Amino acid sequence: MQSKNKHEVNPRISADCVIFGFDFNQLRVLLIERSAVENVPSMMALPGDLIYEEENIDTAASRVLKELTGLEEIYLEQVGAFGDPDRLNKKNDQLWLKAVRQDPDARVITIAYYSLVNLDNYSPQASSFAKSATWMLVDDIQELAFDHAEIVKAALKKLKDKIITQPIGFNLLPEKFTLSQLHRLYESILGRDLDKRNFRRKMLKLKLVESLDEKQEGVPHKPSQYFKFNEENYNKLIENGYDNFGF
Amino acid sequence: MQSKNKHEVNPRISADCVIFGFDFNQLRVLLIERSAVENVPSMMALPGDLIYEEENIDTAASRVLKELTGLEEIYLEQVGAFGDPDRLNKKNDQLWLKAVRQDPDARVITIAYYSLVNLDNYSPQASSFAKSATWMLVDDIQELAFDHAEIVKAALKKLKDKIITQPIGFNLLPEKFTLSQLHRLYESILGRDLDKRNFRRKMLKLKLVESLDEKQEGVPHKPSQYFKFNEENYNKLIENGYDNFGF
DNA sequence: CCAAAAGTGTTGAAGTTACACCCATGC
DNA sequence: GCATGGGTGTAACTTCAACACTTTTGG
Repeated sequence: MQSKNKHEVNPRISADCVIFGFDFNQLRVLLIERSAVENVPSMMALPGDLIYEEENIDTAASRVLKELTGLEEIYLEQVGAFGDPDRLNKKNDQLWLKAVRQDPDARVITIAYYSLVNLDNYSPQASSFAKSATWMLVDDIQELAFDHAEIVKAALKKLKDKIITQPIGFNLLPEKFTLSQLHRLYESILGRDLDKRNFRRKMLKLKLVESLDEKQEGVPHKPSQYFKFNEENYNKLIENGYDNFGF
Repeated sequence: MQSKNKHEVNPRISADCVIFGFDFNQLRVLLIERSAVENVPSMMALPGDLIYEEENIDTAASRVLKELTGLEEIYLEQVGAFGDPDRLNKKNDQLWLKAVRQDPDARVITIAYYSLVNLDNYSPQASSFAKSATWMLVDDIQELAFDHAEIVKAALKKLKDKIITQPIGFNLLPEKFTLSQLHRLYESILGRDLDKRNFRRKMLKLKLVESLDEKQEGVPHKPSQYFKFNEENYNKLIENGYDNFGF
């Protein structure tokens, strides 16, 4: 491997991003529609691409996400490496790679990242080989390109583990929100019902949220109190290292 | 990337193994002494090496571990990918790579794996470029080759997360053991004291261990009861998905 | 009989679960 | 006035944390 130019592509390593978006109703994933090439119809895929030779993988993930969907400043956490030698071998994937990649037969290992964001704050704009970029309902996902369905599944597992194990990150919350919205968020991710009263009690006791002097307006029911995230208490909780192992 | 021969080396991807070993007293990590080359003294490192072109990464990790230390049949779990472009750039590491690798300047991303085993069941035998293979106390680890110190740290964090989050795997327990030994295991991994009575109570309630009709012999104190692991109950617990998020 | 580690119970505090009705608003 | 989702309290139960002394063995 002679020279390592900054923008020379590393043909063996890619980064893929699983961006979960929540609209306070259902959980979605940001998918791109991979451009069609001759005889290969377009197909849904995770935003992801080869990294550069001199590029940090984390940085690459952010860059690729931006290039394909326009989203930036999203905190990404690693899911892991996916390296089955057959992961690119489905027929349509092969044809697509041949049309698009310089080195279509290379064995590519991908490093997957994930995040959870408030969908309202981000409007994806497709570019590069992405024909479109949309927030798909997690429950509606059918076949995806490559091994991306498997990657989404692994990322969702990480997200669940994270949410039951530590307080949710404020980065995905809008400036103000209601406890019902937060409640729905938790229920969507965990995929089960949580008792409303107990949920509210717990959230308030942890002091991660505090109420604002503001209520919903124009809703055809009792207006709900708005809350904001308390970053200070969140950081304290994280730093002190919560610890579920009780002795 | 023309042909992909089964044993052609992939110069960009390696697998490293962090094998934690417990002797019922202290926590150790399996390290190899990387062979010395001209002007570069030998150095401690994780067992790890480049993968083959057609090889699954998980398989590669097992293979590499076996080649360097003789250990096999160890269940490995992924820690993640480490891909800082500078991770191989320390001077001694560079010199060593130049002496040993076909493609010493390649930018290599490594996928790290970890496991926890009962140290008594495994006697490492160094081979290949490993001059020796030894169980080092985690607390005694000084400088390691490449970014291996960072990898060990990340693996230890995963191990801690795992142990507080789910019942410990029986794969690391000897056939029979005492609750005090198990107690020390937990204390070593978590790095803090756990109340003896509360620990015993909890372990027994979970029914992951059951007592045998056998006691220690020849010890200069009250002999302790031996226990065995209950695999059936363990599997039940895992399958049902323990769940720490209380509502 | 001494040293060493094994083993054992209780209590108060905190957290968890389960459950049903009234409230404020727009239309 | 009705439909909609917001908001609230309590009791039974389980889990957790803290704490000190007796037991059994070898030497």
